[in-house]
Amino acid sequence: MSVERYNHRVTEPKWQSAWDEAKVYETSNKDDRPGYYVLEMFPYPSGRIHMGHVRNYTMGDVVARYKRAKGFNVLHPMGWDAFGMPAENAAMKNKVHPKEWTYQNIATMRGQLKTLGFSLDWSREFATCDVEYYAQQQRLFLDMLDEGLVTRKNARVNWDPVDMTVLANEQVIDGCGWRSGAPVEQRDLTQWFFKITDYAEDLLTALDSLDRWPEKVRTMQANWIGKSRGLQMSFELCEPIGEFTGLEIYTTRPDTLAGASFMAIAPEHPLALELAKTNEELTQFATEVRRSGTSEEALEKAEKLGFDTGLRVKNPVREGETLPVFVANFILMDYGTGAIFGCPAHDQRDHDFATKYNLPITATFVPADFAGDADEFVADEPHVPTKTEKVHYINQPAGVEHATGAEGIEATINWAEAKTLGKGQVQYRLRDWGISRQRYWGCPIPIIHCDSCGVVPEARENLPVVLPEDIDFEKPGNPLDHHPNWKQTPCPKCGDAARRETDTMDTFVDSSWYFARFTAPRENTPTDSKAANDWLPVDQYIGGIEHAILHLLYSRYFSRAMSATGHMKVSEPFAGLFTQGMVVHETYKGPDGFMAPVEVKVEEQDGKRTATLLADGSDLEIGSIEKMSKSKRNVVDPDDIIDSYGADTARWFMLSDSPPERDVIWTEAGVEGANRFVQRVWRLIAGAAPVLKDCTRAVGEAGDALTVSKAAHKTAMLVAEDVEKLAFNKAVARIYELVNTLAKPFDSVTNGCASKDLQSSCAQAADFLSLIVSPMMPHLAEECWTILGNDTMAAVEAWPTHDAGLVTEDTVMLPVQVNGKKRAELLISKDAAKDEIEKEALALDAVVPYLNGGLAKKVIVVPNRIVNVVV
RNA sequence: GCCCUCUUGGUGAAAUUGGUAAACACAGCGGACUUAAAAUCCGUAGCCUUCGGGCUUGCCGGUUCAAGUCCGGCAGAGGGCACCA
Repeated sequence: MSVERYNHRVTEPKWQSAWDEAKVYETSNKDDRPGYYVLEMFPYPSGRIHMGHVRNYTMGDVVARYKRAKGFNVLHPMGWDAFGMPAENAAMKNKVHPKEWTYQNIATMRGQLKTLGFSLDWSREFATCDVEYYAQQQRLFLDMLDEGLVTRKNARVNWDPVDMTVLANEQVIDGCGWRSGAPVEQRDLTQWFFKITDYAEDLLTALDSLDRWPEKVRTMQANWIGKSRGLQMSFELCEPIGEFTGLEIYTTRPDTLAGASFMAIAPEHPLALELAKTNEELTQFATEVRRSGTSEEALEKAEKLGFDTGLRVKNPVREGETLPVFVANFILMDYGTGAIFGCPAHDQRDHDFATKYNLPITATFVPADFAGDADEFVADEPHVPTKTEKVHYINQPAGVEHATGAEGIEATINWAEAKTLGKGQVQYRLRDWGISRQRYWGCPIPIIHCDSCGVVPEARENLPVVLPEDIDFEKPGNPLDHHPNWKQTPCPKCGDAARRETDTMDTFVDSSWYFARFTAPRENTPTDSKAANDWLPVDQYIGGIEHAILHLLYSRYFSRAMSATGHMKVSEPFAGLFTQGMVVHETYKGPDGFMAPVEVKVEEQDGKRTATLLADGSDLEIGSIEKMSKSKRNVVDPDDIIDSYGADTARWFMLSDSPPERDVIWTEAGVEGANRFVQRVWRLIAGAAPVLKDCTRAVGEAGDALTVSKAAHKTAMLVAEDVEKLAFNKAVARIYELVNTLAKPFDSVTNGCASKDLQSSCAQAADFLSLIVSPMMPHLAEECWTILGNDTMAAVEAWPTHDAGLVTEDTVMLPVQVNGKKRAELLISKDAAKDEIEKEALALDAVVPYLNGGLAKKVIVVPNRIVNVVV
């Protein structure tokens, strides 16, 4: 009897509507079951879903469906990170309104997500560009302002003088604006900042509590925060310049202080600016440095340049000596104090600089194993000290004695503190988060500038500050700024005519709290704090590693800020984090550049793969395997795959083979293999279903029936364990094993030659199998579940409970090694005593010859594992 | 330059965390069914071998009864950060 092929084109839409109608994925905040919040990073509505989304959301969906089956009230929402530059670019290029473009894309992508059968609660959907969402974000901003979490200060931006607009770093190409091609200028603008640096220490130390985060992400965040301890001290100027009597520096290596041979300050350092007022050459030098500073390549290749100011400072270590002060291109104003002392003996960069400008090189220590007279040690190459290295210090100020770098650092700090030259200081690399963007398509900052009252927050009753829709992208500059009347508004304080802030917020703000909003998305305040506290932290967050730093750090900061402003009481937003690998595909290159996989035919002969162009049969080069991207044209459209093979096949392929944290290579053969398995499961169950649907479900008593039951129960247990660990590829392998085991017994059921015992064990196994594959292939699972005679939906069924007695064996096959090499196997009762195992192992035919009639020197018995006989 | 990760058959990988290396799949090869093909099913498969065995997890060394797994060194690949003091 043959079974009709499984037709995904009919089955998948059928079950999608059935789930929708029964609202099986809508989650209530009032539910007695324990809650479980699984979230995947929400997409930017760029136009179409790509394979990376499919992988990300499939993993999340498996977890959501599995947890639902395990009795949790699962929250699994979806939304749109919908503000951002691409919408404005599309507006300028295609003359389409950013709002229209965005909502159109959302509609397309929502439709695509629905065809994948994800168990999402669409009733909670929102886009960050919805007025209802950004209205609450404006409220949050004002609350944070009240709480002292927001500040306003100057920051430098890339300015396009032709388009009269601020450019993001990615819009600056070779130092020129991407549209106008005009050389980019640097401008200082007053901007809004969240004072994330106030939380630097907390954000750093709390990383230790995130034990379900990848180590890699925690390390990256720790490095980004960049805590260091060093010495901040002042070098006295020989002659004061205006108000400047000394030069404040910061160093993490105070133990090299004695080797200082010059001072260097940033071109933007106040002292440099002061000097530049009367020094044309210095002004020119600073301009020059700034110009070459725009392009990254130029920066990397730029050699160390300095400008000797002629000023000198007193050397605090050796009285009477002085050091020259340079303005140098490699000193950053943003870090530390914008000034350093240079120690060429122990720093590569300082060494390069000193060599170029003929400055003295004084070692402050020699390697501990240096044999000669320490004073004769010549530092040809800078020796960069490590903190644990044992060294002989030389040329040190009196009283500073130590054996290792770490001790040297503390000793020098103590010395400097005692002489009141400076003090020990902790520095963070982390900078405050500038959120002002001079763009239209973002959340307006609810601030008003009044000529008499200054900077005034918009009154809460006047919120939301809504983006105007009648805007003009033809004129250069920010549309909000040149809108005819939008910015005109009365001052909330004095009522006089005033102007709105025309800057909008960084889109990272939108994504820093959306996970909290999902817990009560229609609330008239940013959160319903009870709902937020009940659901948060997110139990499992899944997304790409590219968000390891900014998005995740900002979200962690926002949770703290929202706790401080009373919107919730959760400081860490994501208890579990998983970063999945990319979807990659090989590339095909012809004379006209890259070719898309759909245009290419790949053949294999004698292990050699060749690619030809379908259109004309011309030869193509099979290139490297790369992340799917438009530029490499190696993109496979999920829609095409769903159409040809179905969503279940795409989902199954995404979960098979590659561990989820690693990149997965998309191959035609792999997809076909996945589809074969879909069909195989269908044939297995549909073939036997006419017999099985009316059978009682029972555990087999003996023989094949018992084997079937054992396999089904064991798989239910093991797949559960694997899914808990997000080891989807292992779960998939176990399901293959189960299906392999079931093949023959199901054949005999189908052919009508199975015993009653076998029939009922197969009936139960078929139920089990349907429910086990349900998180991964939900449509196929429903269809199987139904034809097996069940009248519920698999999507709401509990995970099959395994019988503990069936998953453990009475006997074990122990490998028996002699001197670490396997020589035999021993079948023995599971709880056999150690000495019994030893006795039986030594009596084995394959072991006896190695004993040469004598005794074993030693026998290691590890119960249920191995026996090793040492002779 | 600093920090992190990875390296197992032709390929993607697995290995109960120190206990039988290569489960499962893809590609391959042989066969069955078919006029033929597709689909399906069965079998086979790390390398060498004098058929007794021997060797094998990037390379070298160490610890251990036992190492893919732990330690030290080296090489290669990938990622993050950075003129960051």
